[in-house]
Amino acid sequence: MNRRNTPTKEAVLNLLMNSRKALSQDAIERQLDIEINRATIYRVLNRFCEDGIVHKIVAEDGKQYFAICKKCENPQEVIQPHFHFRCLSCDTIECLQVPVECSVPNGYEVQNANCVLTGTCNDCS
Amino acid sequence: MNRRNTPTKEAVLNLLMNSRKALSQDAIERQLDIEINRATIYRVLNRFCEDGIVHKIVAEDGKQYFAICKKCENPQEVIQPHFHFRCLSCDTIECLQVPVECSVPNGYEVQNANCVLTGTCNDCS
DNA sequence: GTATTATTGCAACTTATTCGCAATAAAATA
DNA sequence: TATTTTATTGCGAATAAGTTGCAATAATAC
Ligand SMILES: [Mn+2]
Ligand SMILES: [Mn+2]
Ligand SMILES: [Zn+2]
Ligand SMILES: [Zn+2]
Repeated sequence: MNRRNTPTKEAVLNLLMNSRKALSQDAIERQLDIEINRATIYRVLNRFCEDGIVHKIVAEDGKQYFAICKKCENPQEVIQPHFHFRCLSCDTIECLQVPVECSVPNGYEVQNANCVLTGTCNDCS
Repeated sequence: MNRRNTPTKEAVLNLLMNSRKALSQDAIERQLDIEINRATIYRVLNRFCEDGIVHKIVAEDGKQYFAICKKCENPQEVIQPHFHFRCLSCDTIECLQVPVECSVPNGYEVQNANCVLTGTCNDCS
């Protein structure tokens, strides 16, 4: 399935690239200048994920957040799982450059990790 | 607000205590012999959380899972955050006895952690 | 310029969780 | 034990996040 360039795709990608934070669908919709349908935003984001341009974080609020990480600059390279930090005060999520290291019991095989610390960020403390 | 003993409370607590895994609301409802309303199960679980008897894990499927951990035997003691493992094959979550250690940038304060590794468990690999 | 098909918008749907409210039943009190 | 108090429950409705079917639109290839 070949990908096409569209204003929507551009706009969402720009937002994510210029954001220091991971963004949720509604945050993206709010911050966009052009109006884009909710379902479309999700579809664009999921495509980015499939293509390895973006990664998805699920927070304890049950919502999905999307971020471009440093490593994503080079999509060839596999993004290694890292911690995320969610500030309860300003309700933003950011990638920490701390890799997740956790030894699992024998016979267990780790494929992915979703790790989110919560608390107060520097701006809010 | 004083807590009362009810068959519902007992049943749910028993299930959790005898389960090696963290359970979601629907898993609990399925496994119970007595019929308990969905909303009630959530309320019971949330009360357990408030009381420190149970802790909640949110997985990347966006669902809440509830577990009694070793440390919870002594509710006085604060449960230290630990990793969890979700098996994509048998769709269960269990507590790993691996504490979450992650250094955060200056000025950041960690209050809680929600860390879930995904993959295949020993039974399923 | 035309054909192909990826992308979009819309509305409807699903699934998880919560909430209001009246009925029920623990536990405290008389 | 009978009565009172109020925590707990069940029900239905509401909320919220995310997905899906479908027809219309518009990139891209030819
Ligand atoms: Mn990240
Ligand atoms: Mn646990
Ligand atoms: Zn903050
Ligand atoms: Zn398994």
